[in-house]
Formats: sequence, structure tokens, C-alpha cells
Amino acid sequence: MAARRKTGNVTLKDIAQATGFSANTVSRALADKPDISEETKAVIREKASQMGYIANALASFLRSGVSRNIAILVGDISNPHFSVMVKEMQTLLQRRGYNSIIFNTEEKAAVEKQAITTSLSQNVDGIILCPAPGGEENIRFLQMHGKPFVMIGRHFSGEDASFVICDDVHGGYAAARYLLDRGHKDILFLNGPRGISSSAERLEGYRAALEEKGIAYRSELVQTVPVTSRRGTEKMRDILSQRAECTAVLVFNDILAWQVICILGELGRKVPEQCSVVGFDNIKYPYPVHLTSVSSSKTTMAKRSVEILLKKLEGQKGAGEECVVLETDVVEGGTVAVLNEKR
Amino acid sequence: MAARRKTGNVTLKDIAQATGFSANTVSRALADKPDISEETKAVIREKASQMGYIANALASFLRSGVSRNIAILVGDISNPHFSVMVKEMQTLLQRRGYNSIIFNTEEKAAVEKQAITTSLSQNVDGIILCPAPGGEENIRFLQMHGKPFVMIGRHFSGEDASFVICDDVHGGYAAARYLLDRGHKDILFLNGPRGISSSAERLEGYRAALEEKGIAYRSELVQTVPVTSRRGTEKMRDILSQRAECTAVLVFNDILAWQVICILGELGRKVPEQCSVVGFDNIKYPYPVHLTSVSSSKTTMAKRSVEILLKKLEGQKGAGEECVVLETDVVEGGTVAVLNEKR
DNA sequence: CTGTTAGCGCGTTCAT
DNA sequence: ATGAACGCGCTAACAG
Repeated sequence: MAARRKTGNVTLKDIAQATGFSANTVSRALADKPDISEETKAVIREKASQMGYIANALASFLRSGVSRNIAILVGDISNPHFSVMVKEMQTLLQRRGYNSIIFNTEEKAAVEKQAITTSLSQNVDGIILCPAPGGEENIRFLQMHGKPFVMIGRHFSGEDASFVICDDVHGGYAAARYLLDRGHKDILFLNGPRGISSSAERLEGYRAALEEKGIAYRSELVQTVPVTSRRGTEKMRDILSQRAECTAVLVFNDILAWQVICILGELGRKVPEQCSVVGFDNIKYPYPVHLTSVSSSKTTMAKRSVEILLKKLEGQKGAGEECVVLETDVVEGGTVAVLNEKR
Repeated sequence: MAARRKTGNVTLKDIAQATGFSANTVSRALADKPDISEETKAVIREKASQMGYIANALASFLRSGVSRNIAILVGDISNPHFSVMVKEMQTLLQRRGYNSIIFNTEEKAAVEKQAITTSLSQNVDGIILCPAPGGEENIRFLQMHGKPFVMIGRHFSGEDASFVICDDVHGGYAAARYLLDRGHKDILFLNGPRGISSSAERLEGYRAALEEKGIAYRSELVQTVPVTSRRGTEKMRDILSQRAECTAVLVFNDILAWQVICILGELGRKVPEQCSVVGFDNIKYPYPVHLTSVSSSKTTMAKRSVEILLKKLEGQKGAGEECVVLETDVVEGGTVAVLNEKR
């Protein structure tokens, strides 16, 4: 039995004693350095495995300055939009030898700040984050600390930082256009919170589509809805019962869109016959009826963001910032009806 | 500007130099130890915050042996059943000053083993895991290493280990009984993989219910379905098209249950009129139609498992193993019909 | 109340 | 090809 210390684990020193080599040689053998003879490596590896050696990653970091840990910050891991991306990123990072630490920001800048601080204190090598509303300060904080990071799904104008987003202007435009083309004129837009690019840009697209069709923009038809709390449901219920004139609803994300469908049902309005609904994110729910939704390339976002971050970490010095804008479009489901009325 | 080292961060030493105290005094002041004068603490805290000091958690661990990191291992974070629990656990852990590191095991013992090894190498203080099929070996591995852990959702008989599970025997019984009471006799059971307690125990309950009703158990009506891969869908399609005589399907989890509903739709069978479906996990999807499903107290599982783990970590020595079995029952939705046929 | 010493486990550097 | 010395940043243990 090996000597047991504070952590109760087998250390390099234990293997050194057991094999007669120095701790150093053991370290280099296990790291497969070229200056150790194959013979020695074999002996050491054998002994290490036999003793159940597990390297202490934390001590290793302390010396090398590399933790091979990446932090992933998202608004809410229980939202499939995020959990699917997170899972994908984890897989990709794992494959490249990185672990990931996941944080929920609850879409609050203060919580995000806390998550970033913890990430820094855990010495993650880099961060992938979907920034919370009003989190510009946090981005500057990261930049100040020189910690490599990539934003996904949202960005802040003015910051020179890498991001991978969807073309939200076009997304908002395409969704509105899709509804307008099917005869809808009064389109309620239940948008996400202010302070994030996706809300602002989708609205921009929505307005552009209206304008193009010569339909007046009515600000009372655009409302902001909380994305994480239960209060969002209440607010949507209020709005929907007051806006019965709307023949279609465009909703910030698919979860909320489904909630809208439920609320409409409670209000006695059948979807899509009496009201059409379009969401964002195109989450592949296993449900007989598919939601008509604006696509977001979750797999691509995950892939590109990991690539960009790792290039920053491993690439030659100062790989510049990369900004990726992915295409997006309406994916047809069964929640939109064509209006025939001639008036 | 403070001196910058390998990690580029402000260290205790920097604060020591800036304030004229020793690194040690700074450490103890920031840790709010009682043997430092309030005055000194104030000075040091002020300076630390001004310099943007962020403690190096890894170095801290190396010395103290406490990382305040917990690993959470689940089959698939993109499954709401897990992501909801994970989120809840994260919140609770955070509140107690712990970070969490999440791993997907893909329901494979080998991947789980890897996740455990990484967790150990990251020196997490403890682990909460939903063990993968055939992962008994991994549990023994954890026990061998003396790493505190709690299993959730599943357990292995014979291991003296803490776990928090649902009463799956009763869950299987209640679900079958619910269908039998509504006139269903040919109940297809699409069960989870062998090698986990939930599959085995639900089957046990299913059989007990049949027996109680004097209905013969037909092994061809019980099939195992992969829970993570896309192959599960294919397999279910095959089975469902061959078992048209069944008037009801009991499915291992809600995701698969919804897939079953979709497949039945493709096969021209309407739910619940032509076939009833019951799932497990009672996931709160925001759909207009609710799935009839066997409840699982996700919040309670999360809460209890965190409690038990933290008691092990912080409590007086040798807090014994705790086994919690939570009640479960059928939650009515709209996917089960009452059979009227008199034959 | 505060400073000094020491060492957690590892990897880098230099010497042999 | 291998070993010895050193230090990453922090805190436990002891001095005073």
C-alpha cells in the first residue's frame, strides 16, 4: 500500500519510491517525454497503473499555469436551447482534452459576474458565455483580466471580442415576413429582455419587414417578456387577453412560444386556426405538432465557439478576434395558418 | 500596478507588499480569521478589492485539501429530467459555497469511469451521480478511493452506499395498475436498459400489477430500448408496428414516450383514442396536451442528495450511509383512454 | 495580534 | 537518460 497523504491519493513520490526512480523521472515518464527510455517508461507506467495513480490536476496547474478547464456560462441549463449546446461543447472540449465547468447566470449580470469570478479563481483557461442582459461590464472585466473568451448567441457592439451568433436581424425579418406573406397584419411580438443583441436585432428585422410591406409599426404590439421567471407566463397571459385583435404571435423563444400556445388554448383560441404562433431557436421537441420556429444552428454555434476559443488558447500568439454570424431561417411547423380574409 | 506572474493575477504576496503586512496576515485577514484586528482586516480588504484580487482556488486547495467543488454525473444533460435536477443541485450547492462540475456519462460505464477519474484528478470534494448501467465497478472504485458520493435515481443492491431514488417498484406497479383499471390488458412496456435499478424495479411492479389482476405476463411485450442513441427510435418503430394488438404503451421516460406518440401518429394510430401512452419522470413540458406519467420528485431528489453529500463532507465523522426512497405515483394527463369493449 | 517557516504535488530548469 | 533543486500560490502550525 502506498503512503497516503492529505488527499489520500497516490502521488508521483509514491511511485518514485516504489520504482526506485526520482519523482521527476516518474513525472516525465508519465508525460511521455522523449528523454526517458522506453524501458523505464514501461516500468513506471505499469507501476502507476497498478497503484491506481491519478494525477493531481490542480497541483499540475499550479506549476504549469494550464488547467485545461473551460467555463461555460449560460442563462439556464434547463432550457434545451442551452443544454443541447452545452452538451455539444462538452463533447468537443472533452475530445480535445478539456473539462468544462458549467454555470447558470439566470440571465442576471450580477450572477454572471459571480460566475466569472469563480471561473477566474478556478483558473479556467478560457470561457464560453452567452452574456446576460446588461453584461457589458462583465465583458470588459474579462478583457481586463486577459482571459480568453467567446460569446455565443449574443454580442455587444463596440466590444472587440469574439462571438458566434445567429443572424438575428434576418431571423426577425424572416419570421415577420413569413407571417405577413400569409396575410397576418397584426403581429404581436413577445420579445426577450432589453440589453441583449438578439432581442434588439430581431426587433430590427421585424420592423424592417413591416416597413417593407407598408404596415405601420405599432409599439404596443411589441412587449418584453422575462425569460427565466414564472412571471413571464403571467405577463404573457395579460398581454394575450388584451390583444385579441392579433392574428399571430412571434415569440422570443420556443419555450415561451409553447406557453403562448397553452395560454391561447385556455383563452379559447385554437392554434393555428384562430391564432398563429412562431418561435425562435427551433428546438426539436418530440411532439406530434411542430412549432414553426426560426432556426438557430446550435451544433454549429457550439462547434465554432469551441474552435475559436481553442485557437486562442493553443494557436500562435494573438489570434485576432473572430466574429461569426450564422444564417438562420424560418422552419415550417404546424402552428401558422394562412389568412384568407379580404379586409 | 501589481507585479504580474505566470497566471497574470494579483496574489496574496502582491497585497502583502502593497500593505506592508506579511502574505500570511493577508491570507488570514481575507479569510476573516478571528486573530486579525478589525482595523488590519479593513485595510487589507480595501487594498485587495482595489487591486482586484481573486483568490487562486487551486493553490488554496493544494494547501488545505478542500476544493469546494462537487462533480455531478448524469446520463445526458440535454434530457430535461436531468437538466432540471442539475440546475436545482447547482443552485443549492452554490448557496453552500460549492461549485459544481458536470459530466455526461452517455449512460456508458466506460465514460462514467472516465468522468470519475477526471473528478478525482480535479480533487472534487464529493460526487453526485446517476450511475450508468453496469457501473457497479465504478461505485466500488469510488468507495476504494474514499471519495464521498451519493447516487440519485438508481442504486445497486449490495453496495453500502447512499442514494436517493424514487419508489420504482411502486411506480411500475401504479402505472400498470392505472392502465389495467381502465380496461387495458395488452400493455406494451418499453423499458430502459438492463443493469439499472429503475428498469428492473419498474418491471417488477409491472409484473406485480398484472399478477394481481390475474393477467398472464407475456415477455414479448417487454422490450428494452436504448435511451440515448437515435437507434431507440428505430427500435420503437419496429416494435410498435409489430405490436398493433396492444392498446397501451408504458414507456421508460417521457422523452421516449413522446417519441412513441409521434411514431403512433405516423402509424395512423391516434393517442389516446387508439392507443394509450404512459411515461415516467413527469417532465413539465409546456405542451397543450400533458403526458400521463409517473411522477419523480426531481426537486426533492436534488435537495436530498445535496443534503446527504454535504452532511458527509461537513458533518461529524462517519455520517452513515443514507438511503432515501421517495414516493411516486401516476400523474394524469391526456394520453390515456378508458377501454369500454366487453371482451 | 502578526510574522516566519514549511510544504501541499507537480513540472521546469539545470546539472550530471 | 536521470536526478536535484526550486517555486507556482496558498494556508497550517508554530513563534513571539
